Amino acid sequence: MPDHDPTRAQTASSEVVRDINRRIVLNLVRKRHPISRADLARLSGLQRSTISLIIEQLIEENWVIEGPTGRLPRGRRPTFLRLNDERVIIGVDIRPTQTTVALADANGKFTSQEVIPTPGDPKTATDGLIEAIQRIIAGCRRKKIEGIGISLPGRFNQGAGRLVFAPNLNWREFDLATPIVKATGLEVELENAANACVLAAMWFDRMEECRNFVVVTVSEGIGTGILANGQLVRGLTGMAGEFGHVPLDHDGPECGCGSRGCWEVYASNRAALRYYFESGPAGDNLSFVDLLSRADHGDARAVKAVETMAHYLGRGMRMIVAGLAPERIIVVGDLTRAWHRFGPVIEAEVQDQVLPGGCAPRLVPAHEDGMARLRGTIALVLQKHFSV
Amino acid sequence: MPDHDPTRAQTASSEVVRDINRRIVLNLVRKRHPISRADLARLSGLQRSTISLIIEQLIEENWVIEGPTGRLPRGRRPTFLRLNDERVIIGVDIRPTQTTVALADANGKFTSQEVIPTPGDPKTATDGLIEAIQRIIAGCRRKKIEGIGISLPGRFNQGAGRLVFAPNLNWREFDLATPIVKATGLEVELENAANACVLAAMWFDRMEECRNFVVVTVSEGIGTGILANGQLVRGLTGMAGEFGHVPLDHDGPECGCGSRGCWEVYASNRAALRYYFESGPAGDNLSFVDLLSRADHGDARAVKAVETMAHYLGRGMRMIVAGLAPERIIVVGDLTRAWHRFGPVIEAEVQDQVLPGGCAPRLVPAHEDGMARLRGTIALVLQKHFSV
DNA sequence: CCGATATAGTTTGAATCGGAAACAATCCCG
DNA sequence: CGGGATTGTTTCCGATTCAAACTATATCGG
Repeated sequence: MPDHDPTRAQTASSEVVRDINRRIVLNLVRKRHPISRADLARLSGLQRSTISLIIEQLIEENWVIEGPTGRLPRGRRPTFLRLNDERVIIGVDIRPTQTTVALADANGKFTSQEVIPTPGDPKTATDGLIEAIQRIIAGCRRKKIEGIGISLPGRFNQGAGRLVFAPNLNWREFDLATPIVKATGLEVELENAANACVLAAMWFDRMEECRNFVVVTVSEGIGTGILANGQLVRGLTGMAGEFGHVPLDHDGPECGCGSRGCWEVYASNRAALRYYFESGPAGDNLSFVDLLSRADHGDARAVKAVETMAHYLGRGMRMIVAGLAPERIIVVGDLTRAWHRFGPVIEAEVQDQVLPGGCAPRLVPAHEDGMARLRGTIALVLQKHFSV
Repeated sequence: MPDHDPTRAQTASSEVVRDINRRIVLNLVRKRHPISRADLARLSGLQRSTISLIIEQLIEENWVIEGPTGRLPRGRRPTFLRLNDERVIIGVDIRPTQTTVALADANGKFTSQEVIPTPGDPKTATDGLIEAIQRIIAGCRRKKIEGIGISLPGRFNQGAGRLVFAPNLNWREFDLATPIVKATGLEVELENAANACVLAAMWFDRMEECRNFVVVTVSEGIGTGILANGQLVRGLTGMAGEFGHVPLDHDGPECGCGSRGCWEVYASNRAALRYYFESGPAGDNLSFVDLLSRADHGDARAVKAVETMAHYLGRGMRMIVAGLAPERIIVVGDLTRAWHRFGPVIEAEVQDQVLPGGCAPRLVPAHEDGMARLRGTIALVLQKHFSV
């Protein structure tokens, strides 16, 4: 007798059909609200009767609510539908120096926000984070909290929630999820910061028609998030996207990861500051944003440092262009504030090496950097219910 | 009125349910044949009644046939089912020097095969290929030919079937698919050679539980095929996987692609021969296989050349390991015949740079190289009907 | 004011499908 | 030759979508 295969293919039944269509309808409401049942039928291709049944179910489950009635040149007035903003999600963005905790509704609209410092010790950080989360929870009585999404500059075991690699955070292996689950009773989803940016772009930037793009986050280090065939590429251990730690020159300067000459050693914010310091005297405690403003005020050495960084950014992106042929590369980080300096240099470097028949990806700076990761954490929680 | 979105999400109905389950059952028959209806029910989790109905439909459609009855210690004898081998597929593997045309049944078993030279001119090559295909067609009367799958070392527009990049074939832009469709009336599917190897591994090497792996093909050049989340990554223009043309050293030797110092300049078969020639005198017309045998016969310079190639292979694979974190890397090419030389060197180079928390992929040499691509072309045609 | 027309949303009946359980067929063994 | 076990089929039910009829409600023209 053959063994009963636990990893058997997912068979389908009537309920699966409803689940698929329910998710499609729910997503349409999310993206096109306010919208009537009739429009949902037209957009989805489902019958009006089917839409009515699905909406009835979604209203019962408190996902959707009826709004005002619309006006038309003729005929019965449509009832507008929208997502119930009593369903909220807590988003957390952990960065090396500060952590943001925020509350958003299912539309991705933030209603409250708090910034706390990020201590160097993960235990202390977790305690402070839990307190901030509980302040947020206290602030939203009556609303239904769907879960907590957390973005951070590191990698961890999918499922377990144990941090395994966070060089720029300087945290050792640590279980971040369990204490928060215990303290709040809510579901917690962790995601790498670059991957969170991918989710944010997919969910809130009307990028659903673009199924192959890469997000490159540039700050202390360089992270990349990959969307291939409309799906986030996490790889076996959740470690996919570490292009920042591919060596461009094996004799180059040492990197925090233990290797030498990694891409991020040449093209991160830190790298630009290093170029600047190496080229002559500079004040203490200069930040990357300071460097950008010095470049804009005519400091030739600052301009040179920034352009060198841009040059290496483009050079590293060749890996991504050649290997993945994405439709777009979205650049996230403080450097987007000086895109007039970076854009042309990166673009030229990438264009230089497009293969015959290939086609250079559109290079897009992501503005409002801060929100990208945070909105990604909201998508992280929502996708369980919404993604088709 | 909102526009009717042509790219609307795929809604589901009862027929979709049947289609999904039909594909699951068809795949189980393919992978576990001979198999009884009762075992299919156990493996799939579907009811026996449902299996009976689906099998009835598959038998009517000539996909499945009943075979002999089995024996059990007790009870009614099961009727074994298997794929109908009257359904056949033509597979074509185009290589720089020779082209293989073969006929296989739905199980991937080849029943006839023919090897013809590959002319340098694409027009002549197509004519010769069509003749060979028609000889194969003539040889299989009564059988139903599902389509033609073609693997070649190059890239092309998905859909259109126009070659756009085939440096090692030295063919310019050329429409390969249309003449064959016109001559035979059969559907033609093109695929890059490395991607064909990915399909072969997925379909015929019991790799379906491994949803993230990369195939690296090493011959005149280096090609890579990427499977992420169980799906082939083709990228926007079908150009994904050209890691072979990422420069390791911008001042390195020129590459056929127009750039300098590409990975394949350092780690292809050609590269090993170059290392050998550069290190001293050598006979004319030495092939890579000759080089391997010289190494095995104690030629120290040959050993050195081979090890240098292996070293650079490993170095380039770091891009893949860091960027995609695959579970396995499957190596295809003549070098697998001397895996005792390559394996350890590549493995050491890759291990050297595994990030904390990461996990090095299993490095697997693919044997019977010739068949890998050819079997991939069969999968290429089958996946339309089989893939879930 | 009233009917024609148009649009939104609901109700109803048919068709498809999988699930559950009963049933029929077949085999081994004592 | 009957009991138990196993395979495969039949029958009925519930879930779902679809198609079309139906209801509700708006505008417009006379």
